[in-house]
Amino acid sequence: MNPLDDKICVQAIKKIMEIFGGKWSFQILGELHTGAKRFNELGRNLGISTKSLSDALKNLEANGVVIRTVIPTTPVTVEYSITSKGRDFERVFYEMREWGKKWLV
Amino acid sequence: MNPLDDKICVQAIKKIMEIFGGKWSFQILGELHTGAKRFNELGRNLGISTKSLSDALKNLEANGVVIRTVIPTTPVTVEYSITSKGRDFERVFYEMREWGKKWLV
DNA sequence: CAGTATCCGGGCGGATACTG
DNA sequence: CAGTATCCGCCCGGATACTG
Repeated sequence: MNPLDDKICVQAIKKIMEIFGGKWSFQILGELHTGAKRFNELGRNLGISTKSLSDALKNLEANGVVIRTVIPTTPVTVEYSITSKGRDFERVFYEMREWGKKWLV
Repeated sequence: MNPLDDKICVQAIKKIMEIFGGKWSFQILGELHTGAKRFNELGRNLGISTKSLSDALKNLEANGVVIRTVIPTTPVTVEYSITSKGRDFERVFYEMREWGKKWLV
């Protein structure tokens, strides 16, 4: 890697932290990686308050990594899933998993 | 990826967030990736308060991803650098950079 | 230079109650 | 079910001053 790449790397990390830096963002993406999930389903799996979940999902949606789909049942169902932009980020998760397998207990 | 791998992945993400979840941890690693740096050097580059930097470095050191080396000059010099555990994490940074190049502006 | 000590304010995130 | 609306405590992180 040359110095220019290093700069790009640091900048990318910074921006990525702005997008995913919240306490739950990474874990939400991790959940959605296994498939679309509904609001309360995510809440249950993660043990997160509705407020925090709502805030985090809005942020992720605004950054184009998650998409919200309303299914007109009664009562209404809402599914959250990963966009292609978000799915591309799974390469990062993959490396995290490999690192975890090697270094975390 | 099978469901077991998914579980490992989510757990790894969770633990990684515990280690690197702080506001500055990733950026500090990003800085150290370019080579060992001194305390105030990091502070200047990142625009971070001494307290936050001190806290973050202690945490990273406790988790074995950063090492602190005292050089007995006068006044004393302290260098922070990445351990092999931390260096392995650069594969994650590499993927972050690639993602950034593709999706960020 | 490399921190520690102290104070301080804002905001994040949880708990709870409520709505369509 | 899928949120919104409040309220609130806590802790993170910045600013500043000080030490060896």
